[in-house]
Amino acid sequence: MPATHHASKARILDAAVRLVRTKGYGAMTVDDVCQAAKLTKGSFFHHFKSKEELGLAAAAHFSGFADQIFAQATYRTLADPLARLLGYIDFRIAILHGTLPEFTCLLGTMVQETYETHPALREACNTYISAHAADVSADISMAKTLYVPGADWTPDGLAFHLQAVIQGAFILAKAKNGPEIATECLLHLRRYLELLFGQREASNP
Amino acid sequence: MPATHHASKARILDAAVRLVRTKGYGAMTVDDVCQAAKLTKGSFFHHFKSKEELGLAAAAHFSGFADQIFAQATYRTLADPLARLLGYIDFRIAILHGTLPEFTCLLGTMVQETYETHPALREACNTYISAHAADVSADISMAKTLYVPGADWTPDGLAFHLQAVIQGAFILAKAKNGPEIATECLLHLRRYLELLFGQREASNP
DNA sequence: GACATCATACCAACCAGTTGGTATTTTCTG
DNA sequence: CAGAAAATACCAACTGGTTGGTATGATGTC
Repeated sequence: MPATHHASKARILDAAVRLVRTKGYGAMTVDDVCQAAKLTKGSFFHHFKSKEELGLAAAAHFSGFADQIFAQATYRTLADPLARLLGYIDFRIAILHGTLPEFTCLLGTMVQETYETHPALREACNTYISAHAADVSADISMAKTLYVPGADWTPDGLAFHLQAVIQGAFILAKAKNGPEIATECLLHLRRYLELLFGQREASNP
Repeated sequence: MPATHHASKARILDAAVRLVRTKGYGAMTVDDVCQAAKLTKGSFFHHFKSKEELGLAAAAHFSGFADQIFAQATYRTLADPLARLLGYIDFRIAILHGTLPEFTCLLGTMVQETYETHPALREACNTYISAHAADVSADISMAKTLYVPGADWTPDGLAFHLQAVIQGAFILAKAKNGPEIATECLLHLRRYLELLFGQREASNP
C-alpha cells in the first residue's frame, strides 16, 4: 500500500474545507482534521507547518473548486452578457441544495472570525472573494455597456453587492437552519438586476 | 440586591459582546472575558453557569442595545412608512463608523460558527434577527399597502432580504478591512427599494 | 449571621506543535 | 540495471501551555 503522492494532502484539504464550513476555523482542531483525513498529527505537520497555513490552503482549495464549478456551468455559454448575469444568479439559486456546509461559502465563514486575529487569512479570503467578484464584474460591465451605458453605478460596486447578498443569504440560511430563505433573497437580487437593466417594470399599482 | 451585582454582570456582557464581535464566539475564551471585565473566573461562573449561557446572554444584550438605538433614531418619527423604510437604510449607512467590531453584528458573526455545534445559540440568533426583521417588515407592509399593494413579494421576505444585504455587507467590510464597501452595498439596497416602490426610474438609456 | 459577590487555588481534558523514529520512493552512482 | 544514498511520507508518544469548569474560602452588605 504505497503512499500515493498527493492523496493524503488532498484528504487533509477536503476535510479542512468541510470542517471550516461546519464549525468555523477557530473551532476546527488539527485533531479533527487528522481524524477526518485518517492521518496522525505527525503526518499532518509534515504537510502543513501550522494550522494557519492549513487555513490558507483550505481557502485556496475551496476557491479553486468553486472556480471550476462556475466555469463549467452552462450559463457561461450564453452569448448575451445580461443573460449570463441572470444565469449566474439562477445557478447560485440552483446549487442551494443539500446540507448547509455543502453550499455555504468557506471564505465568508472564515473571514468573519479571523479578520482581526489572523490578518493572513483575512487577506486570502479578500483576495478570493474579490477575484470571484471580478469575474462577475466582467459580465456586468458588458451588460451595462449594452443596455444601460449611462447608469450611475459601477460594475465592480454592483458585483460586490451581489456577493454581499449571497453571503448574507448564507447567514440567514444558517440562522433559520434551511436554504429556503436564501432562495428568497437571491430572487430579490434577481429582481433588482432586472429592474436595473430595464428588463422589468418598476411597479404595478 | 447590591448595586455591584448589575455592574459586574454588565461589564461581563459588554466585554463578551466586544470579544464576540472581534474574534468570534469560538476564539473568545472565558479568561479573555474575565480579563476584559476585570474579574476572576470564580466570579464569572457565579454569574454564568457556562460559556454557552454567556453566549446566549451576550446575544440578548446586543439585541436589546440595538433595539434601543433603532427605537431612538429620528427616522422613526417620520409619518410616511416608505420614508421610515428609506430612513432605516440611511441610518444603517450612517452608523457604519469607527472600527469594525463597533458596527458589525454579533448575531450574524455568532451564528456563522455555531449553527451546527451550538443549536441553542443558533436559535437565539435566529430569534433576535427575525424579531428585528419583523420590526422592519411592519413598515414595509404599510408602505406596500400605500404605494404598491399589488406587488408580488411579501413584506417579510423583503425584510429578510434587507437583513441579508446588511449581513453580507459586514462580511465584505471585514474582508476588505473597512466600511466603504458596506456603504456601497447599502446604497444599492436603497436603490432597489426606490425601484420597488416606484420612486425611481428603472433606467435611463 | 445570612446571603450575594468575588478571589485563590486547583483540575482533567484538550490544544497546537515536537520528538525520534520507521517505512516507502525517488534519485544518484557504478 | 543494481544498489547505495537521499529524500519523502508517515506514525505513536509526548510537551508545555490553555481550556472550560469546580471547590472552598474571604469580603462586604442587609
